[in-house]
Amino acid sequence: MNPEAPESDFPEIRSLDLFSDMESEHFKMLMRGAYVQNFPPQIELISEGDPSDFLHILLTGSVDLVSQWNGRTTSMARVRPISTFILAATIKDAPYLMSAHTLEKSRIVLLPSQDVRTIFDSDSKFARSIVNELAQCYRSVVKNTKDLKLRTSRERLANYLLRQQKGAGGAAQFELSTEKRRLASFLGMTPENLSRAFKGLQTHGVTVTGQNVIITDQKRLVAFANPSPLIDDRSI
Amino acid sequence: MNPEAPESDFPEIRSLDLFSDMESEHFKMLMRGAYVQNFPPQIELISEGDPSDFLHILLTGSVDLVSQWNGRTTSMARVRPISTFILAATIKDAPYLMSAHTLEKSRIVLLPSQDVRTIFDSDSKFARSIVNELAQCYRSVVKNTKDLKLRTSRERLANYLLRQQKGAGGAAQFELSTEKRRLASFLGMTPENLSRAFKGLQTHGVTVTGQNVIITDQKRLVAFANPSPLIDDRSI
DNA sequence: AATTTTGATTGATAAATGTCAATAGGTAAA
DNA sequence: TTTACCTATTGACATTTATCAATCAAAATT
Repeated sequence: MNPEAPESDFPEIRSLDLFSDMESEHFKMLMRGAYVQNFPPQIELISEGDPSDFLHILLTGSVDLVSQWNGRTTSMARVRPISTFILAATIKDAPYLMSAHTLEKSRIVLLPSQDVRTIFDSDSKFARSIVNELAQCYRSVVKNTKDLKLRTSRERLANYLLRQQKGAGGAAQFELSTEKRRLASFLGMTPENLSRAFKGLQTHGVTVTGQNVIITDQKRLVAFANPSPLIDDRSI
Repeated sequence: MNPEAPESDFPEIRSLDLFSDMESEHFKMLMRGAYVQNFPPQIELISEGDPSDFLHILLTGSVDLVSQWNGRTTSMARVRPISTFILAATIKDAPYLMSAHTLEKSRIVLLPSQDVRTIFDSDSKFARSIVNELAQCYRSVVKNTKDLKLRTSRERLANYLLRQQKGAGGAAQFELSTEKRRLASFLGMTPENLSRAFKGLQTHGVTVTGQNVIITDQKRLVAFANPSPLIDDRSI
């Protein structure tokens, strides 16, 4: 690979599904306008309702996407490296529907939205990748809606734990990757109710102490949670 | 316009945002493989989990998209003419996340998913349209999630009525376009609870008799509903 | 180490929502 | 018309979830 090529400066980005197939020249153009910044924790990166000037790419750290209405707040999603966020707003040149703030020290690439739209129009490989990414995002939100509408809070927690377990390698013991109050908000319940949901899962094969989760009875938990690939398998 | 062109056979489809910009030759190819069918009411068009063989376009009638889990069912969306549905599954060649059934006699175009994907790859205008459509769909689902997580059932109903009113022209009186039990399911509540929510809105400027809705006090309803463009404006 | 702050948990209670059963009303079929 | 069926509504009650207040635990700060 040519060491002069800009992709050598951004190998993590170039290797993302979204950018891996596009033409080298176009990738260069995109990266010429890119800003890379380090943000401390608890920084408001973008605010709900603002115009979408940049496509964001999280390189390290983590970001919470939240929405507000009438003084209430809910966590909509957790972004983990390496992935983009707020792609749809960038594409549509429409206001952000969610706010984003860092949870830890985070390294983030900002790509001017206008550049993304321009290159999209002239690079069909890039266009294909954007469509795949958007379709994936859409299906994730649909699955989340099904989770919210079809399950009780305890069932949502049980299935969340099974998904986390899978993501952590499948062992019976793993750590929660999230503060409990944020997890509660993401799952659509209060922190108090999350505590009670954890207690309620004790009889279904789960023990939690602090961040530590132990699935003491996998079969029992699966029987209770009844996970479905059409809700819980985030890869299809 | 050339009367021989196949678009003359499908003017309603050609005029859809999704197809209006694509090359004539590609549109012809798409339509060559198209089936147009009339379905009676209450027909299951597609089932959750099935492979997505066709992109569907609703020409007349109406379609309900529902999802199930553990014996529970919820209405995810209502499709009205003229629009496509289940685009993301077609693009990703992934199983449907929702079932679809007709609510009334419906005329529906079926486009083989493989054709859509093939032409997508060779027509950048079509690709652009698909991206716009997907981004729109994504944002709609996000708004719906915000509605579900941030509002009580009564607040959801109040805002739904304001959106319906706007869609019906803005007059104080309009008809519900949906059976109440389906509306209840779509709004994420039981039919009983919907009845009570309607009653609860009487003191906030709404009177409902049968399908007939009268906003007796617009200001009062708006004050209670507190609609937000970032949830309720489905065009941005 | 002591203090302060923050998050988690618990108990008591309230509010929201769901379930069940009964009834009313309207529509469609016989 | 009569009957049958389906939907909507209502009341009583159960369950789920949220709220409030107090306490506890852990982490951060002084």
